[in-house]
Amino acid sequence: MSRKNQTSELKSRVMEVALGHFSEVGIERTNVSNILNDSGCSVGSLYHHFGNKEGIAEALFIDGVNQFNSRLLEALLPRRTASNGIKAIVTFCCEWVTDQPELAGFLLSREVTLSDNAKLELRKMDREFGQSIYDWFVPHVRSGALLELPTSMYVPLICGSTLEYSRLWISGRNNRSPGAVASILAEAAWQSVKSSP
Amino acid sequence: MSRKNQTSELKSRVMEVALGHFSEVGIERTNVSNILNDSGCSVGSLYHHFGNKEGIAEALFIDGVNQFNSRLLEALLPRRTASNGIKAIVTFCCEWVTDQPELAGFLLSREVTLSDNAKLELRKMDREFGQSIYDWFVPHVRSGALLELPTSMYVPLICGSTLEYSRLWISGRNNRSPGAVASILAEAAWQSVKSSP
DNA sequence: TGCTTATTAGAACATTATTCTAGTATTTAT
DNA sequence: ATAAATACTAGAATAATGTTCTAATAAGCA
Repeated sequence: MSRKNQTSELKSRVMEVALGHFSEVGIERTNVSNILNDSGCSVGSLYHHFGNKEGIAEALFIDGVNQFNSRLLEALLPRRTASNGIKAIVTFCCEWVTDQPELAGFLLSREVTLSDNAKLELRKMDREFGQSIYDWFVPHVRSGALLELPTSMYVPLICGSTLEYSRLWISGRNNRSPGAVASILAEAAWQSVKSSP
Repeated sequence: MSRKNQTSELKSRVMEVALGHFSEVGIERTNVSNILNDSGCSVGSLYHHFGNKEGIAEALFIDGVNQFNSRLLEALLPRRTASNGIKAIVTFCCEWVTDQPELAGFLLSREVTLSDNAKLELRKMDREFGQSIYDWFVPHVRSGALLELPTSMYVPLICGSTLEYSRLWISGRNNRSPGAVASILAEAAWQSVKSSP
């Protein structure tokens, strides 16, 4: 196997192992030595590739956001009506969280403290993503199907309930998965942003 | 001053100082030595009173939840209609977060890992609080004013948007405070749980 | 007044993340 | 094909920092 492949496999293995520990006991309480043992990586390699423990968390975070963003766009952009679009967003979130609760829990936990570099990269990703989302929304606000609100309120109104429910489910405090109650959450989100008749 | 007062004042000072650091850089990244310097507490006293760093966070957390719960009940229980009650909950949350962003940010961050003891105490508090809330809700669900939903969904549906918006505001990503957009959040929450005509 | 107990103090300790130096393999250039 | 440069691996040594421990102090109480 080529050096490149070997290396990227080692990095993936470290990230996979780290995610398991992070989502179980949090970043602070997972020991670097456990990650090293479970992944078969050496101290030197780990610090060479990731800089420090937070660096692993950062890599996981950026990967996760990337994956989430691109799949969400796939789910949203084909929708032609406001109602279908809003419900598609919520339903997608529910399924995504239900499918990968470890990664979702990690992203939702907000325990990652990003380096300046990571912040920049994330901001760049966010701008592109935000633009696509914005372009989908504008016509529906113009047409009067959606309420006209301060821009920063759409995400909380549409996704807030779902994210809060997901946090509770991930931490084991309710039985039904987000996927199982997606239709309720989707309808509620739609009711809260549709413009009243 | 009596020993008792001196001690409780020291504890408050430590907690106040710790909250400042915690809300600024998180629990992990605040150094015990900084808390010691800024509060004038000694290593021995700190560990005598709080057990460890997490113990300070735990005390802050329990205090915060207690304060939040009792004030929320004061705001909710006098309301006679479903619509007024739901809006009172959301409005109260918005004002509470806006009034004490440090404490709110700390509670919302979920970085505290509770000891078994603290978990028990919190569960007890939660049961009492939950019961009062439940008693207020039941008649409005019976009367058909509110949707009948799985119990675990009311909190996310009513507070999810507000909490998500609050997190964003606290982390500096939008200008208007929750207090300033409370009416929008309250109306949205009401739309999402009122039973459709 | 003397005894008990809660509290204070900070030096010593233990844990754990990170650095550093040296060595090895792989690619790239000549 | 060989040499030079680079990327990577290794783990012992180090540094940072949370926590324990022993002794001293002072408040409350009989």
